[in-house]
Amino acid sequence: MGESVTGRVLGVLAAFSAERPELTLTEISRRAGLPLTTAHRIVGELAAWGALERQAGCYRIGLRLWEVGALAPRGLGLRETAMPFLEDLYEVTRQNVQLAVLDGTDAVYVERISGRGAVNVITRVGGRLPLHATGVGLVLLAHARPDLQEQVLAGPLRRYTPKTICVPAELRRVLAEVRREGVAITDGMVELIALSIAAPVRDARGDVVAALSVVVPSEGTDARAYVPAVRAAARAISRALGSPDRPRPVETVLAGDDPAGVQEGHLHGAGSSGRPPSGPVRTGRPPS
Amino acid sequence: MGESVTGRVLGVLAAFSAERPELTLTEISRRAGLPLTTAHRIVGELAAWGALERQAGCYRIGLRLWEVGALAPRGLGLRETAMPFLEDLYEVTRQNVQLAVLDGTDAVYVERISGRGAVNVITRVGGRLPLHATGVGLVLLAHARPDLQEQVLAGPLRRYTPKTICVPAELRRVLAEVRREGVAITDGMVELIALSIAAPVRDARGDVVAALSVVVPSEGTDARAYVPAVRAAARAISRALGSPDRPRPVETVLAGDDPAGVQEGHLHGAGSSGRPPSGPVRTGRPPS
DNA sequence: GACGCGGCTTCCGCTCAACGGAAGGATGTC
DNA sequence: GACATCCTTCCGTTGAGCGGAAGCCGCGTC
Repeated sequence: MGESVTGRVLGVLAAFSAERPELTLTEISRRAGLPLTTAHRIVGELAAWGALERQAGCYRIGLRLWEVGALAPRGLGLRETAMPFLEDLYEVTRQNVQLAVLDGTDAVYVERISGRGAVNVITRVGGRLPLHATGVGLVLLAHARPDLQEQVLAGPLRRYTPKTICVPAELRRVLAEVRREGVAITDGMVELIALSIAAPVRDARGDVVAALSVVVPSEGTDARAYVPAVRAAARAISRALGSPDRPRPVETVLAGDDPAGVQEGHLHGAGSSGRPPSGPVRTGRPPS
Repeated sequence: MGESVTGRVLGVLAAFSAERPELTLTEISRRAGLPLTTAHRIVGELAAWGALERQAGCYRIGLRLWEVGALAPRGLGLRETAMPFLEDLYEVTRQNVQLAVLDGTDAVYVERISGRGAVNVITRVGGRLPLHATGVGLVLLAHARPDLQEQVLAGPLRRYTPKTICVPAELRRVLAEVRREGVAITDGMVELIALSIAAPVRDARGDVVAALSVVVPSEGTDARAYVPAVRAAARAISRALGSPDRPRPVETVLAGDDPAGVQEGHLHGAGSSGRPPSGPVRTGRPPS
């Protein structure tokens, strides 16, 4: 992928990150692993088009690229529908309200409302955190395809705090509970001070496409008090997405009974393999 | 630009639009003006990387691209800072609250909060409207570089409603007023039912980098009542961006006396300096 | 004020990645 | 079964992209 021009272009874009949103040409060339001249040419074209912008010798992601990104149905599209309900939920709770979707083995935050009063949390719109460590992550994982669940259970489970779930067996138990309860309550798994109440959002086909959560201070909070509001908001968004009122029956339990290829077909097959039957299920960040 | 691979890649991305956020391969190839095979190859690479996603034979903008777009300082970056204040303003007014930045001769909407009660307006996050026709647009234009102002005054001024300002002389007068008052009140210029109150947002250097507006029903509203709140919110955001408390003295009046290169140095001669005389100051949508 | 340095830009001849026509599925429709 | 549409693979040709070299600019140093 580093070979084709397309790959190089994407490499240039990938050189930018939340920590380094502005880069000089030389930095870009280093980060993308491209000869300076090559980077120069590509960056020039990107800037001419508006995908990058230049200010004081530094390049940054351009508005035009942001506009295109805004067309992502799972990004702003979803956000657009969900916003009024998030707004309501925020108003009732006065706490951080978050909306996240699944990508690879991460939860990607699509929206966050946080008033001045709410706990400060590390998440950021456009940011990602692993599934096992967050409320929204657990909800997404609990309703994800079995093979993805297994992959996460097998993979390393990074510890953020003493409370992070890092034991596969425990995680498995919690996921079952989340499925049963229709809500995930997690305490201090990323940051000790924060507690989150999360619920699933379904699309017209009844599939879980996002998760909604409220993050509150863990100190002196009765989490259960938030459950109805979170659930209601999640249901409201689901309805707005065209979800049937009665969510489909408790779905695919963990492990085993995967109706082989129920959707997308080709599951395993990991690393590239030259793109024969299309790509394997994208897992985590692509090679870049 | 249609020649280089980079250009083709961008062409593929540009094929997507708010009206057509999902496209088949063939549609992409047609819209981008590429042979099917070429489109196939490029789209394949983009999808493998996550810039596009495939669902049921259709391609859509992928989450990964959305993530990268989220790094645009003028997009989500700005939004992130402004959000709490927009929130406040929304709470006080219960009306549409919008934040827009300048791009070419358009205002690009970076954020919009609209509760269920507010007037329905055509704007959309990530969408654009010409400067002369909107409240935020007038604010942005009033504080824009003189050459851009001239360009807009010279260019065709599209009429949306009978109230849209389409006469250069009148526009010039209004701009002066906006500069003087520090706020723009526009009634029914895009849609007859809506009235907007807009104010400028400044960055650390005191430059106007965005505009904030509240859109209310024109029927039975006293616009002036909203002015203080809008102004206060705009000032608050400016302050959060590091703007000096006392905004710089009334700036560059229209026309003429452009202190050639007062900031940035290279005003004319557009982009860098390489890329020969390049295009003149990017105007509206780039060639694509 | 000459020198060195780091970052940026231009030039240009070589080469291999990209191109795209053709042909072959897969699916759906009448 | 014939037709239409859309997608995918193959492969020989060629010019777009490559990247080393060299020059430019602004800056800090001696």
